[in-house]
Amino acid sequence: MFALIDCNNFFVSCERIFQPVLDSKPVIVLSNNDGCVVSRSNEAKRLGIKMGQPYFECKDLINKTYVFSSNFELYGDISGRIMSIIKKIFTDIEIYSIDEAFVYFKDKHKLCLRDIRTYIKKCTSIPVSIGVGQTKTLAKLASFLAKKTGVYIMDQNDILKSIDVSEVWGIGNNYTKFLKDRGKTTVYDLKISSDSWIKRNMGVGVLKTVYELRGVPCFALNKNIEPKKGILTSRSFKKPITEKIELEEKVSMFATRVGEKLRSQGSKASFINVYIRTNRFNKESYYSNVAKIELPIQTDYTPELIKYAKKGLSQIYRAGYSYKKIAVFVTGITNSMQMNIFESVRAYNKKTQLMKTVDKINKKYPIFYAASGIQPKLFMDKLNRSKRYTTRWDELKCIKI
DNA sequence: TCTGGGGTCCTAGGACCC
DNA sequence: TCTGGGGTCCTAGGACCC
Repeated sequence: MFALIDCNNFFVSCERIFQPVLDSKPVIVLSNNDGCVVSRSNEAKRLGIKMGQPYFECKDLINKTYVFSSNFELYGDISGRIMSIIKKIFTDIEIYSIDEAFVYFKDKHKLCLRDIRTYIKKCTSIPVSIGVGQTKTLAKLASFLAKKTGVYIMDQNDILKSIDVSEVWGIGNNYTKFLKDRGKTTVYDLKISSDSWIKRNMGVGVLKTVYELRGVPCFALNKNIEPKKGILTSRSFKKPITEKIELEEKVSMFATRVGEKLRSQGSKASFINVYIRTNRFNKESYYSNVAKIELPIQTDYTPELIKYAKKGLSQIYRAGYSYKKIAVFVTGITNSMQMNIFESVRAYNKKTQLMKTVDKINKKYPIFYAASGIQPKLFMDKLNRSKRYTTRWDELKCIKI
């Protein structure tokens, strides 16, 4: 059997650990720049606040003291604690996202799932739901039903007739609309559709999903963390950027971050891409473009990444626009490398050593490339970020006695 | 006024081959 | 008044996920 262990309203639940006053209040957590809603307590959901909704649209619905900027350092740390508890209980585990893990087990665990739930709550104060099914897709569906009951074991067919098809893992907005337009509104309707029709209209991915709904496993448990196939750093800016020099600084910053991510998984990249765009909600005078540059040799060397990222930027930069978003991403990622015949092994080793040293220093004292500007900072709105209680000595929770 | 960030996989269609 | 058949590889873009 598969089970999905899923943290309820995860970011909000993390905020509640250290501020119990938030319990039973409508609470939301916002994305970068305090732009969109990314987590909601049940009470906030009841107020009609939607996932992904722009904050300015719903700010009148909710008391400001219950609105938080995202605090990923905290959420990541709490997530790690939960995952390590799950790892102690199950050997077959796939960490699927910051707040979800799939596990695989034989029947004997079935009875103590409620205890596991209680145990995680006791250790971390985070409420979780556990859904169980014969396949990952069924477990995921069960975890949706478990939001009410805590634990749900998917063992009967009838229930599928009462669940909206959009709840299926792998059926998003577009497919939901497509299916509903054709009278298929419930999970059951999808499950009994013909294989050829599904494959023709929605491809082999959805066909696998439907097999899973029928109890035929098509998605295996991924126990290993695979190296990323693409690495991306991007930001939107509250205040748009018009000057090329400022764009160059940001692009250099992002290329630097991409380099760090590459090295941390021991990879090198073959291509570097730079993407810029203006405000996507302003249809007039909209401009977006992406430059793709093949690197002379695969690399993880930051100065090289910065050089070509800037080159990419000049290919697509058009004066006169106000840019809202920049992304730098690398593709063609490998773990082996073709040596450059024009570069000596000694020079190569020197670069590798330099990057190692830079990464090491950066862990203690942030240093940066001059290309990123004199004071490389992303000015982002994080007006109400809580303290990083579990990862910073100077932000520990204090109690007055 | 104000609209996130970071990923994966699949497919259609073009280029190219014999 | 007329231009084959069968295949591979690559890429852009679209779908999805949290």
